[in-house]
Amino acid sequence: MEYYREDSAILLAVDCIIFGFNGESLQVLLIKRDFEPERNKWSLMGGFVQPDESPELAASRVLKKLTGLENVYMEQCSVFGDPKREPNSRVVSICYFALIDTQKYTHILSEEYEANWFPLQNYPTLIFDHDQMIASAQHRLRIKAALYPILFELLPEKFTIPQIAALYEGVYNIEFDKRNFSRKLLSSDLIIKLEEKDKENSKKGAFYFKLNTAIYKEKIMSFLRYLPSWFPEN
Amino acid sequence: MEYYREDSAILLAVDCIIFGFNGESLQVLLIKRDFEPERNKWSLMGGFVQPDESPELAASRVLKKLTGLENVYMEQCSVFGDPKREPNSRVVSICYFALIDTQKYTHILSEEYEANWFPLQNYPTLIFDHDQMIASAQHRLRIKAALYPILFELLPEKFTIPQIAALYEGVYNIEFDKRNFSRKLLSSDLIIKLEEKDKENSKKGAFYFKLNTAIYKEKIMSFLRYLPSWFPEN
DNA sequence: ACAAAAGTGTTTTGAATACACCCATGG
DNA sequence: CCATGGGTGTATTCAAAACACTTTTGT
Repeated sequence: MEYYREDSAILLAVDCIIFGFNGESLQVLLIKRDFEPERNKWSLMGGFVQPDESPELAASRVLKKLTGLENVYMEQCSVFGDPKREPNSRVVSICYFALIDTQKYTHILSEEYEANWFPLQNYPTLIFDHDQMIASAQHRLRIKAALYPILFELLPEKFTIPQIAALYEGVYNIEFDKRNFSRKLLSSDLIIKLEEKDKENSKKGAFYFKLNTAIYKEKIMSFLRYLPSWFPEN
Repeated sequence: MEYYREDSAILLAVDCIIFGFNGESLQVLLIKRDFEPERNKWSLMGGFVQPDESPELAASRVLKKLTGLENVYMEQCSVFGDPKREPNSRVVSICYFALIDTQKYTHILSEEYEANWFPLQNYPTLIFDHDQMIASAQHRLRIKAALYPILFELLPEKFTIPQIAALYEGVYNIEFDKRNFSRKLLSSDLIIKLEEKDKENSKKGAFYFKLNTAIYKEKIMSFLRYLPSWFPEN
């Protein structure tokens, strides 16, 4: 029972903007394409949506293929569909951004793909409109992270408050008052203090914390910002 | 020069969630489908993305076809792509929401399509996943309207403060303190007071205002909410 | 000792909220 | 003249921002 004419079928792809945090700056994971066109140029990891597969599933599959990771925080962002975005084919691409804890990314980077982390401030020229994709994902990340504590997805099990501060500073490219930041975070009940201290990065040492997953999951909470009571949740 | 195999090409559609405001409640414009499948059932207005056309252009085309309007505020929202979302075909649909001033919508509604405005609180059952589409667009509208004054797109040239208040109350389904709302709006410099009063809806009458388009366009401003200085703009 | 980062206490600022009260007018 | 919605003035609250100061420890 086909009702529609198939003559305007289009290739539909997903591209993954994979964000990571190395403790210092926000990074994005890029690959060197091993196929034509644009072979050997830097690009986002992507793939085609298969006939029996939802775009979300395609994005997860593509992410797993590169990183080996599953159950990763992913979010749909913009669709890029200009007819001329690829010179030789008509491909519409749905972008997803993923947030991963780089410590879980144990894949040998250059085994299958020549993949590499690059700082968001300074990554190589990418094929097609992939730079725009990153820019738009970054913008969305900023909006979302201001409303919800999703940046914790980028952190390992144990982390220190100065590390989170550095992460937020990296995402927004701004300097916070670390003292106020620390207090605000503590008062949110989102994090649980551990015994251990990180002595690597300072003389005094900063306490490690872990995420209070109950509060993290249950409460779709306002976080860094003041939100009026009528603001829509989730 | 074709590089990709075309065997996984997919039908790509756009669906338009068209919001309007009749002075009382937020409305959505729906059509009765005049083609199979699901002929004569209520649905969003949609169409297929053509090979030479971007999704944005397709959405504008579809909107114009129904309403006759161009240069309308539109925004991409979610993609719906579950393989089983349409029972008989594989169609991935990109949603757009549009905000239109219903007074400009002069098209004779039932001429080509049997179109009708329905209140968002109470519209008929729709085909496929169109209810989800509306819900997701509504959510996005709420978020966006809290950050930017986009709801003015729904208002005619001349409007009163009580009208805007009603609009915001409709969007968030909440009651504001009209006195504070009014003051906040005035202090934003977004609106310019006119001489004339609307005497229809109250004995005292409410002054008409017009949008200060310079401020509206130029300033991507925080509006109803307190926004920290580091919050990403636009 | 002292530099340097971690963290606490306290004050100031300003937006959001609450609400008393005046204004204009049609019935 | 009074009920009704429009609108102003003023007080309160509470989080954000600012910043003085203490704590810890490697060098």
